[in-house]
Amino acid sequence: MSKQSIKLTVDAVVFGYEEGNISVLLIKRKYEPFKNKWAIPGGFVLNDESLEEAVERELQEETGVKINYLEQLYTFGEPSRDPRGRVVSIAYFGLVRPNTFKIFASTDAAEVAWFNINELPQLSFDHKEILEIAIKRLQGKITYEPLGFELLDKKFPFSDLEKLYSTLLGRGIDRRNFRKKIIGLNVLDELNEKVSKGSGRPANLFQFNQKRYFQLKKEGIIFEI
Amino acid sequence: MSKQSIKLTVDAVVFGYEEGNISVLLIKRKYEPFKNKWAIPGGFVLNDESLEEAVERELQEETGVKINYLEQLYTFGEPSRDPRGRVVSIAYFGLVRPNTFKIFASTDAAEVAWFNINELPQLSFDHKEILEIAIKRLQGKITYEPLGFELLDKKFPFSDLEKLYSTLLGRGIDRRNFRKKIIGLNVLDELNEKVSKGSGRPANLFQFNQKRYFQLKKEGIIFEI
DNA sequence: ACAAAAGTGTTTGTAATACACCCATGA
DNA sequence: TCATGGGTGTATTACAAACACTTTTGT
Repeated sequence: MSKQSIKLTVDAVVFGYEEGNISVLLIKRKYEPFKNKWAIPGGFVLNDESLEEAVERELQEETGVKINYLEQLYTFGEPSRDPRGRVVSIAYFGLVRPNTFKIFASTDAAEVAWFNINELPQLSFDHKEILEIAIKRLQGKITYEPLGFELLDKKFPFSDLEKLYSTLLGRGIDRRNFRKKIIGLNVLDELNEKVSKGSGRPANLFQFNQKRYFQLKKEGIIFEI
Repeated sequence: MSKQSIKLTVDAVVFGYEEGNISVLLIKRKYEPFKNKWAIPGGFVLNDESLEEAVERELQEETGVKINYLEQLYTFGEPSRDPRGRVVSIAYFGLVRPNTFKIFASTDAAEVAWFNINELPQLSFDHKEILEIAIKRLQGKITYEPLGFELLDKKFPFSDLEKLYSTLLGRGIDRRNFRKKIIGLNVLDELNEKVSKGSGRPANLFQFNQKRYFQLKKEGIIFEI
């Protein structure tokens, strides 16, 4: 039996949401293979760090992003997925508020950018497949968990949440029913602040009630929109 | 930067169901570490095989089981999870009909056995945690997919399905409502055969309509019992 | 005839859906 | 005053839940 020589990487599909757009964080690779092609950020796991630590480190190094929600997505291990040899990659799935920090490219990345998930460039390795699975997971999650906390600003008008959902689901939703349901979940605290978006009636601001929010998540609420 | 030296294994949590009991396939380890302790079957991934091939090979080698349903569960990568050094394990989740083959121990396994999931022995490594996650997944899956096909005989009386669900969910279910719902899904074909279990009225046999079954799974039906 | 499991409908409550107008502000 | 987005209630429908007796067989 030949000695095992498999390399391990982690990759992170990071979604952000801003003004009606869902975007994904990608880097342009500085080195071969796939030099100057876009890819999901990630890299080799060090011997003494956990997988999560590896993802967070790579993200920070390559893009400047500090993630606040991270979960494991899937492990990709087809022998031919990397031209350098056998590389198994554990893919993660993350959510961030893009406007809370500046992205910058460094180490292995020549460039970093947010891409709208409907306007993706060609991707390296099997990253297209990874991204597709991540998008499905995102859409799946949002139908049985009240996501949003991780993607929206601390305080937000209700219409932001509404837009987030209808963007994510790719279809219109009934505003009245949606509001009824969310309010009924008791996860939002209504604030006594208003914000105006140029024209139209100013909107009341809301924020997530964290205690209730994480409790609901733990209970694994089912939540049909 | 030191060279990466991480080993990769796969582990398989295999569930079987027979006569009102859900059991898990375990092996007794023949070698150190954890010699003579029970563990989830699994082993090192070879350089040129896919992860799924590795799982199926290890299962076959160690236990004689040929699996007919397999999905990836989670990847465990804590640096300290294996005393031999850094070992990352990709855990799989499988379902079989225990009575369709004979289990036998070989290669790394000194013994193989089915354990009722309520009477588990002490386990090696972090296998207890892996098993707990697998059990949760099994319970989760059954509430949104019509599982059963993978665990029951080809032809079965309706009460078998009923018992499977109530065992898996750990609570009684309303027979009438359950039957209504399942029949309404149209996944079962009723046969013109009866089977008698010693005493009581003989039961009609059913079988899964595979086309409809896999179609429903793909649609990701939600299915509250 | 009785024990044991199979088979079968109806009612009630609850949650999802469909649907349209008024309100508050800035230009 | 008009354009723009914010905010709200009711009626209908569909599905989940609760509930108990009859049927068919073996002993």
